[in-house]
Amino acid sequence: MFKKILIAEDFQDTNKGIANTLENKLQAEHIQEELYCDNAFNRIKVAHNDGEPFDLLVTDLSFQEGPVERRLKSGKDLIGAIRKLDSNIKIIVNSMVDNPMEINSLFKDYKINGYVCKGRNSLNELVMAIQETLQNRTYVSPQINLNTSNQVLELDSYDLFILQNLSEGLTKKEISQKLKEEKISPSSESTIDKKVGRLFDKFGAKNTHHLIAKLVKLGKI
Amino acid sequence: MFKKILIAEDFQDTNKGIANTLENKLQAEHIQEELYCDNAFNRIKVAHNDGEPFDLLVTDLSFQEGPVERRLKSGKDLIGAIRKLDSNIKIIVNSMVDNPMEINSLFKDYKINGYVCKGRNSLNELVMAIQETLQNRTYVSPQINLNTSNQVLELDSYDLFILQNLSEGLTKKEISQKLKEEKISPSSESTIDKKVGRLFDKFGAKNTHHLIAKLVKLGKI
DNA sequence: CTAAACTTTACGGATTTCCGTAAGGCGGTA
DNA sequence: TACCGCCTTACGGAAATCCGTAAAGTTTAG
Repeated sequence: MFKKILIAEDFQDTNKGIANTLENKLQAEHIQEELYCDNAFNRIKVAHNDGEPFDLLVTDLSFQEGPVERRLKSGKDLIGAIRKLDSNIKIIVNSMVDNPMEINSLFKDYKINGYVCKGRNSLNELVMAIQETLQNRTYVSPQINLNTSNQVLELDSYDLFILQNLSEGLTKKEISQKLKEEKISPSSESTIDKKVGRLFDKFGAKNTHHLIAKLVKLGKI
Repeated sequence: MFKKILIAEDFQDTNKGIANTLENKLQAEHIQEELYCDNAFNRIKVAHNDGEPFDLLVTDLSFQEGPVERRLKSGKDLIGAIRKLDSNIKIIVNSMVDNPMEINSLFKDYKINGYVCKGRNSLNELVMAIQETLQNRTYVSPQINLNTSNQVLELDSYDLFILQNLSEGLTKKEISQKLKEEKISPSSESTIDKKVGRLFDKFGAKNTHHLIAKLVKLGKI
């Protein structure tokens, strides 16, 4: 069994529920809980540098903003930072996201080892995911179908990146710049322009205001 | 202390976290967990009819849809059904909602006894809420300000008219036209422009995309 | 009543969005 | 191979946005 496990989850009740279950159902020796991404990262970094690294991270994706400005604001930020440091630590994501494209990208781009979709069986699934991970296999909640992502009204992670940044007030020029900085291709302003234009058709939106309002209401952003 | 407590919360990890904490920190004798509103209601109804009613319900507001069609789909549905049956049971809501208007209506229209906003301290708050409720007092998470906070960020019907039309893809010119047609004053494009600009300051938005995304997320549009 | 403060409106300029055209790249296929 | 369809990118023009200035109207306080 894993010796050192870290749980990153901002809701205290959820965090505690996971920690208790892992203590009871698995024989994990050392379980650490963190409510902020920055704290989680620091703890992993220190342990890594001390030669006593964590074996497993269980993390949420979405973290509420607190009163203080934080460097790592989401589970993705956290995982990205950790993977630069340590490619051995196993990572299981435990989140409400159920978009297959999004989850696929976590496995492909962030090298996570398991994905559990929060729900009425997610604690049991988490235990299963950990057992699979122990044997170097991956785990995905059964209700997620990574293959048949219903093309129709699905957004891939690239679309999501653009839309999220637009909804945070960035211009297409700024988003293009950001993509170049993060070495994500394609990155030209023109391509972003065209992509958004195609999303107008796809979702029946008149313009960007309309599109953002629709997608936020659908919970996609 | 309360003798019979029911927890209605669809996320297994969260549910378990709450149950464990109440067992450890309070001396509750009988804690029951339910993942579906319908099940929670039935259990409360049966206990009530048997003359051994529950003393306390801790419930979430939002419940994921499952494969089967359910009668009670939200915490509000559940509370509404329970209050028709039993006005004595104490109800504490534990949810991510942080809209003061929404929470106010839970106290006023649904006669709840406490409101805890999910977050990094919500388990501790829940324990406090239960202790307050025991003494027939109400509890609300300190970060929620039922009186003031929302005055500042309130939208009048004129603002709402503009924002709703913007979010439906109309331009300021078109909205100006529409106002003139409906004989609502002021109606000039310039005034609309200025009003929206002031809303940027009020809500800390960079531009209209940002503003619309924020307001839809706040449930104001 | 009057001065100060705010609102409505117009206008103009820099920037951005929206959309059409067009050139070049890349993969599939007959 | 040559052709087709799709994606990326550049460019340009019309329309829209964002924001500053300014004049005229309205409200508020003393």
